[in-house]
Amino acid sequence: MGADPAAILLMGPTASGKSTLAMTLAGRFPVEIVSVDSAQVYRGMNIGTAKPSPSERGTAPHHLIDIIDPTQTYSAARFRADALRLMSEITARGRIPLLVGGTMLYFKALREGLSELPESDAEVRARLDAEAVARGWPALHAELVRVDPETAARLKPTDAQRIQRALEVFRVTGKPMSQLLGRRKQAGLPFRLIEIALIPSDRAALHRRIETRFDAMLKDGLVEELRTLRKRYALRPELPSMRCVGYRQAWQFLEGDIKRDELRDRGIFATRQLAKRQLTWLRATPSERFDCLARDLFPAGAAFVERELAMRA
RNA sequence: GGCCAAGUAGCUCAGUUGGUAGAGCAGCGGACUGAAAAUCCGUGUGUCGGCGGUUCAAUUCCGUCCUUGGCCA
Repeated sequence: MGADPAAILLMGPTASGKSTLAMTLAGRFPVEIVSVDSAQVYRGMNIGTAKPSPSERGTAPHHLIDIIDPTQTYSAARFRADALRLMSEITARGRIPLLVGGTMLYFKALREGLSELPESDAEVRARLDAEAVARGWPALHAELVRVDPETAARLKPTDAQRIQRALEVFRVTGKPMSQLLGRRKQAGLPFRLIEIALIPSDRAALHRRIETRFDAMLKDGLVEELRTLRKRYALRPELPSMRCVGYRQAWQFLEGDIKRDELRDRGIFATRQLAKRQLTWLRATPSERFDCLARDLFPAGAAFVERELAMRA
């Protein structure tokens, strides 16, 4: 044992103080940071995704930030491949990978791997979208019942996104997704993972931080940033990048669908809901798996984490 | 000071021809395999402004007080 190099996973909901804690760790250990964030991958989306500042990026190298245009799409599978490659590169440099973020599906994909499913197919999805407009998603769910009853049984007829994915998998491979899901690639990670979870127990305090932070984003020019992005890229509201918290609401504001105060309210609501979903992921994880679980918001949580890590170093 | 309108869930409001009430949003809980900051599911007891009165029964009718808007002084 102990042959595998260490890698630190730092996960927590939005606005829980992950980045600040990461900086503290960067001051104590020779780390390079790998962002585990499905929104920070987009170039030009800086304010609303709370990307690390230039000075933070100067403290330690950061990876998987600004890697695609907002017109492009990323995925859990690409993240896993990118992260594994970076982790081995960082280790080869004699440093420790510190994976920081709030995209829990990415953490899961990294830890557990993904089944051998086909990647997304834009044409198939476009066709399914057109069919959904014509017939409605319940009709497509009914179709799924015929080709893949097992998957259909666990999906609600209203869950458009997953119905589309299941039908996409079937049309691309000719096989039901439920059959392919069994075949999971179990390539054990060649790393000794040290997992840190920030699970703030004071929800009201988290909400206050979210509110303060969203106001700061508006003040810093979130709307103006989106306006600029819309000039530079051919953006549409259905793009994953434009569904990100803050940008979706800013889009509605620029379209004149909502007023400024509604933008503020809805942005804060969406951020809280995001935090809640992230916490649901973390709570569903057996707490034994965490090497360190901090229930206080930074900086109290940070001191705790530091003590725990020092004991393991 | 007078007149009018409104006071119902955290917010915006609906409703009860008198039998103690329900939507949207928020909040809360959950699910999650190539879009995941996505997508979806579940969850609504609140002195129906206060106090009196009429009534078998009042959030609903009557009186009065309070609060908030508007108009007139």
